[in-house]
Amino acid sequence: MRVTTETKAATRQRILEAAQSLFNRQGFDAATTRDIARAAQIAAGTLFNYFPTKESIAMCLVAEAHAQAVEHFQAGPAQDASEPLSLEEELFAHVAAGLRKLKPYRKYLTAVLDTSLSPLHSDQADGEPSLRVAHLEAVSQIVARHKRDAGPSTVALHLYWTLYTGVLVFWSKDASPRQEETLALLDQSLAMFVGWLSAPTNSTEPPERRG
Amino acid sequence: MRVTTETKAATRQRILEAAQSLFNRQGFDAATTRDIARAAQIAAGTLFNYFPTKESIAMCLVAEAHAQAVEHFQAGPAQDASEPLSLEEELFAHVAAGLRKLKPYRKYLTAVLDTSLSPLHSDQADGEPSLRVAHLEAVSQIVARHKRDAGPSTVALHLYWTLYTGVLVFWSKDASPRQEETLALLDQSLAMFVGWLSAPTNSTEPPERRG
DNA sequence: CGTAGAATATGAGCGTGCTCATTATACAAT
DNA sequence: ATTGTATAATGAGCACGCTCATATTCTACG
Repeated sequence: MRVTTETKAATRQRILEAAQSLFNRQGFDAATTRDIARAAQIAAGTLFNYFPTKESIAMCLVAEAHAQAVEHFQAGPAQDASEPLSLEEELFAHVAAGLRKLKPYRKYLTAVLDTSLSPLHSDQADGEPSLRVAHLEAVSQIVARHKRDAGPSTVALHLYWTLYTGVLVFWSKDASPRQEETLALLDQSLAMFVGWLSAPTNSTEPPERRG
Repeated sequence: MRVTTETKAATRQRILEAAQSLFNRQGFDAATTRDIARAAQIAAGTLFNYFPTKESIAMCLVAEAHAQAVEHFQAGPAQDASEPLSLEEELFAHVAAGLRKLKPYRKYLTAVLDTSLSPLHSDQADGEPSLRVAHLEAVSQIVARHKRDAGPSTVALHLYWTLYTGVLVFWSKDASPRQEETLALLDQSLAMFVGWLSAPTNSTEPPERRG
């Protein structure tokens, strides 16, 4: 049964590549599932044996790129550099690294943002951990390292995610030459978040329930 | 030609009422445009002579409710009360009033949030001003009254809108008894926003370009 | 080999939001 | 009344994402 398994993986990869190419060329909506199936050399229905929805294909592409970004970032600099970065600087570096990796998907990111990245979309139990969970975990670690306490509270993470998706939405339509307006917005968003975090009551989740 | 004009207005109203009823009973997705047309006693295609898309029907319902909220709020108290409210308190009162008016639409608000309320969706030139523009205008006035300067900057309004839609998304799924968790989140969001606004550089838009 | 059984591929078909050529209606001019 | 014209209503039909009964292929065992 090894042959078929390898075949399945190859087919899955062909679907992802076909989808990426078509999404980039014509956008998410204009690229039909029949188009993608034809480009991947499978029947229209077969596509849904590999992905439950059209949107899940895009989500998979984005999640893969994001996983790469996290990997690169954690192995990258700023870990024990000569002059340590501030919390705000480190968060900025983290998000900016993610944006660089997501750049090929920028144009059709909104298709995924609208639903899968919503803070209330259940993080599907199957498959790899969701992009949101992975991203928030990385942020939690960064904050905890700077605040020397338990991680940020649930509401803090919710506010962070709201601001982050706001940046992504803006980025997906940013027409400035090198998306510098997005970086400016990110700067302001993080300043807002870190400033609020430093307020006396909101810094961290209590390690254990009081009482 | 008066008769037909009145008929058209009546038909439009029947569509809105039918849609509201069906959206509430079965949700936005489950209520088909054919259902709505049948309930409004028109043919399936006729519905699209009155509204360009299914979503625009929901948007219209929400915008109407919001307009009522603004009207009630501006005629309400807190204008020149004995003890003046702080900026944060006034913004809280404004948003809370909006939530009260939007309560009947809470369950299917996400259908509208996903697209029409996005900060990058072009505010359609035809018809009434968009919900977003109307809301941000009210916020601008409140901020300007407190800051004694020009209104908040573009990026400030963008950040506000991001936080506001974050609250709406949370609210649409809030299962706590009286949606008190939403109010808590709103409280934190506004604290964050007002705190950032008070930072030296971000307070207001410069009245004129420097130089 | 042959064949049973599991895994996978297939494409006709469903219901959807939406379009558009056609039909029906309302009103003005004669 | 009759005709002409603008306007609105109609529903068959389109393309879409997605489903599912059927067909096909692969593997294991006698």
